[in-house]
Amino acid sequence: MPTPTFFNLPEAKRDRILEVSLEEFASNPYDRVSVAQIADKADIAKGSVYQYFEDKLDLYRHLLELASRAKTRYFSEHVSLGGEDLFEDLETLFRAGTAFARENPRYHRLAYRFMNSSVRDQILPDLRDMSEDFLRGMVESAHARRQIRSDVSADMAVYFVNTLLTEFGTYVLKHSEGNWEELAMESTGSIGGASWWGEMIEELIRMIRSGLADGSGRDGWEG
Amino acid sequence: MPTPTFFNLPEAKRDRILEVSLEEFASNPYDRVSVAQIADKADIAKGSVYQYFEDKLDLYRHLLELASRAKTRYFSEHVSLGGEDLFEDLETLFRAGTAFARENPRYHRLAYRFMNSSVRDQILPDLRDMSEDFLRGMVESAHARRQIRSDVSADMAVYFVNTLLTEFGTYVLKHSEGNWEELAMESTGSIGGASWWGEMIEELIRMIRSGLADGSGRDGWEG
DNA sequence: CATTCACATGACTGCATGGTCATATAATGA
DNA sequence: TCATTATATGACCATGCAGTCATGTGAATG
Repeated sequence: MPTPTFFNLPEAKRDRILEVSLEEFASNPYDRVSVAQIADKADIAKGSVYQYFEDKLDLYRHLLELASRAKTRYFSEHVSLGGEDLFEDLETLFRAGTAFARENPRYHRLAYRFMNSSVRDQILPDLRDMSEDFLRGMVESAHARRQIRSDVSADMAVYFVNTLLTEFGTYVLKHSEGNWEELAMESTGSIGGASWWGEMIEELIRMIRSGLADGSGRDGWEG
Repeated sequence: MPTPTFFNLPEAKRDRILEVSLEEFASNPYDRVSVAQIADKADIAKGSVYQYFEDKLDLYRHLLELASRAKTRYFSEHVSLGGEDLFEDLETLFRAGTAFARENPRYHRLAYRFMNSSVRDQILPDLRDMSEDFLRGMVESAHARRQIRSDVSADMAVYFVNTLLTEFGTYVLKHSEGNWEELAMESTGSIGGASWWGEMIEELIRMIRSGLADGSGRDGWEG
């Protein structure tokens, strides 16, 4: 946790430090991020960083905390799951996740890097993946509702959805090199409406739906 | 490239050095691997490493080269694609890829780490993904043969398959913690026969098939 | 034996890093 | 005005790193 001193800072300065740090940790692996460089770019002395945070890891953790909070907030504001149709809910999640990644590319890259970071287990000692647990719940209850084909185990179904979901935000980011920032601004409002990646999500969901749906029922296609 | 001196070494010593290096680079991100530590574990002087390799990157590159060669060899020996049925060919690729990862877990982890490594572009300046290009070819020709649904773009279809393929080897590795080595030995022979992950591949292929197949034809289910 | 060549070695250099701390500066309040 | 408290600072430290090199060793060659 940051020190009280950090929170006493004038907002502008605090934001500057966070901005610079975020940019740095989002663009480089943990080991390649230098505290000295952050201090430099934020126009403060290196010693000051240690007046605000216990150490480098503490700063990193705080950024992750902010990212997590932002995403939670975003989802709680934009997402409400029906809980009846798995594929509808998945689509909602995909759209929200992708929109968040587009509107907060640095947060997204930060979190993405974290997943394979060298300090992952120092920060998240229990290495369970929360989003995976969540998806598992959805999939299993859908399985009980016979919305999922029975010739596929829950494990594989979860792997299937989770993998596609996790990588998709990054895929979108990679395929819109450079012009994130402006595009991010332009696409706010309706989530994943008419943008080019909105169409991609539709296609992806189509594939997931046919791939996962119970073939015996009428669930293979759009209702 | 390693120096001539390295190739003049007694085989045992050479192998020891490679083994230790491989273990190190497969288990840690590039920046966390220490040449001093490698030398230590391999029972040679640090200076010697630099008599065998130009620098740390050179050693790393050589390991990747060996991994690539091993995988190429493995595929050329175990894989022959019909080129007629996309899904059959995909299943063959999945099985071979997974089997390779199981029999050469360190090579697999090395390659996996490399994909997001901080020195990726120093080693592979053109950042094209060869396996993705290959898949793209398969998918596009299958598209031409109408084996793939027309309401999904080639890009998304490739993303769909490539993502699931790329992550699967790692998924299998993660879910067999600890006892790789013995299991690897036990499962050689027929590729992905009766092992627990053979079943998983079947399920995965089932999902991919239904997800990707052209719904208008008779291609949605096993032939 | 003497010379030459291939290889082995670890002390050493230079550098960057994370982190500390004595000191300086500014703000607060009596 | 003076004393106290909060904050800012950069020189400094210990550590670890990649990479170098003068010296040593030992085998082969004449």
